[in-house]
Amino acid sequence: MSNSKLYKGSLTTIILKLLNEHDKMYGYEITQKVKALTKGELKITEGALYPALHKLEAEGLLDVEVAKVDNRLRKYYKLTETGTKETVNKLEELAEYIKTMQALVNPKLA
Amino acid sequence: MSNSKLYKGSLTTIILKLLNEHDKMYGYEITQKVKALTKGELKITEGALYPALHKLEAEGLLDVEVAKVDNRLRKYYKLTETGTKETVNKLEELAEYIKTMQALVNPKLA
DNA sequence: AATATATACATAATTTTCTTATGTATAAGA
DNA sequence: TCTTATACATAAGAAAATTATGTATATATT
Repeated sequence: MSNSKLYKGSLTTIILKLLNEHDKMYGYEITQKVKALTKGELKITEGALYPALHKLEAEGLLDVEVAKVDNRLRKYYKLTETGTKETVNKLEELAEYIKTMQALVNPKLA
Repeated sequence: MSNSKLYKGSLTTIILKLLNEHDKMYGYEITQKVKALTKGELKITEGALYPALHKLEAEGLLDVEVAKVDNRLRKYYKLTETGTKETVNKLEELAEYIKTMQALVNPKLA
């Protein structure tokens, strides 16, 4: 992630959530999707994305399937069963984090 | 920060915001305040807090004042002028981050 | 009196997660 | 022809935590 001094640790959650919605995606597609959804505010860098995908795969949360489209390589990732469960956890964690930060930063609304 | 795999990078924002509200605080007090405000969900560790305070001081965002209470040392921190300005930035950044994450994670509401 | 817990600071080693830089390769557009 | 877009990858370094220690005083418990 770049261009936004973003809070580290959220990239995994973003990846899992997108795969939860789109069934299968490849890396480059994820970067474009994030850019589109955030109107260019958030740009995922390759240096962050690819290692993150490899790690999720190694942890058994993602499965890979290689394809060749227009003579170019694509690696399609999809959630495993474990990955789907972990997505729920990560999303809850994020919601919890946002609530906690709001309690700290805007105690009146908490 | 511990006990919540928290998104790195938010500790500074938390510190600045608390000092913005409470004028002056010492390290241990900050850990207790955060614990209280988040009902124990967020525990700031000393290994994260003290280096963060030292860094903010080195950057000129905080001033320190040493005091002795009950024969024990306390280091009171308070915002400098620059620190107050930076607090505004950090809070805006956090609000922006939360908005961005919601656009990604909960696109219907965005 | 002895021991554990709370208060209050600090740092070092390690890990996680990024950024930045670089590399390879094909396709499409100017 | 040259640049941009597509598509993967890794390595070096930085930032920000976690975990483990260490020092010291005060208070509460047994």
